Amino acid sequence: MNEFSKPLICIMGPTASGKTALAVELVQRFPFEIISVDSAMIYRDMDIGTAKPDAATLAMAPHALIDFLDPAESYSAARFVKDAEREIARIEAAGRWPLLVGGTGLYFRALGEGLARMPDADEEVRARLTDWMAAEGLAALHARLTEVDPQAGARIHPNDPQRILRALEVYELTGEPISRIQAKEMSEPRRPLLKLVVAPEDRAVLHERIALRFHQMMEQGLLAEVERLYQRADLHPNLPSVRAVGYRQLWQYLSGEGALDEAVERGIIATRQYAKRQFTWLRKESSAQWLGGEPGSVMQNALAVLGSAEFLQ
RNA sequence: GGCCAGGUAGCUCAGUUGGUAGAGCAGGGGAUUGAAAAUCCCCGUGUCGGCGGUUCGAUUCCGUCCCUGGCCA
Repeated sequence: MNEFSKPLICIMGPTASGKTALAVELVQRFPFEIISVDSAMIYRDMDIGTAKPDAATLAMAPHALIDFLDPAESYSAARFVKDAEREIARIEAAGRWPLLVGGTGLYFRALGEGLARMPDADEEVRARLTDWMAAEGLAALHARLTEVDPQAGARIHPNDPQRILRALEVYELTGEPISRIQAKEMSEPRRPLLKLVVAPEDRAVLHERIALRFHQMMEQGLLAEVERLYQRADLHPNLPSVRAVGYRQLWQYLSGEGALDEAVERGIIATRQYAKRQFTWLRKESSAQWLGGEPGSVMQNALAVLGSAEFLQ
């Protein structure tokens, strides 16, 4: 088996399922090094609410791709793929094994299957399109999209501003319909992913853990963490960082919307809904191995799978 | 104990001038190609508090009982 067909080990799962605990255990037993696959842990100054591992855990099991971006910045699936590939190369050059751990479905897919070659988000174009939307309404943008790219117009729902904006942005930047760009073959060879899923079998169990963990985060000072972001003049509710689960709801509370306990409740609800969306991604992973969600058996199941993996020989 | 207001979906409530009912939220399912912890789509039968009565027909009208809240004793 050559370097390029060697599978990358991935630990996937919904929020609050125990992915990190498993990863840290695996690091003790194998020469793994963790790469985070998480669109919120990338941010600095967002530790408690993103459930970032604490300092002691990180000392024992360092995580790449966390804590490196300012909350004022936006990230992307494409940047993730580049960053992850860089980290994978670095770890393998050192004779160690990358372990990809996280819950961001799009990032795993982008890494495993690649992305079509398209331009990055462009602030200027995006601002212009947003102004246009504010002036003439979303329907006008969707109509325009259908005109320049009937396929994308049919595929993207008229109520989905994010995708309509992106499709028009790509069209403006390249003069080419996004549907045609996406249809092109992605020529770059991809590394196969060996996917292990950590998830409680019973949704109610996960819901309990989500509520418990959110209250723990509040005890650990989540409100103060959000308040520090809130004080910054350069952050606002439209930023991906501020829209993150928990942060958005507490930000609303700080802006005077409702009581604190209501914000906490909405934060818990948002976390549950996020977990549900994560399940939708995970169920589609046909080749994934499900390890269950019991702390005791997850590790044994993981060892059983890894023990039989050819690359370990 | 008396008076008043309520008891309708998991929750908050609409509604039916008598023909067995529908919103928001919650919840479930799905989509997902440079914002993805984002953005968006689909899914609503429930003894209409219990029991009687009137009626062809009662969740709706009447009686009674139970429960909740408020006021008065």
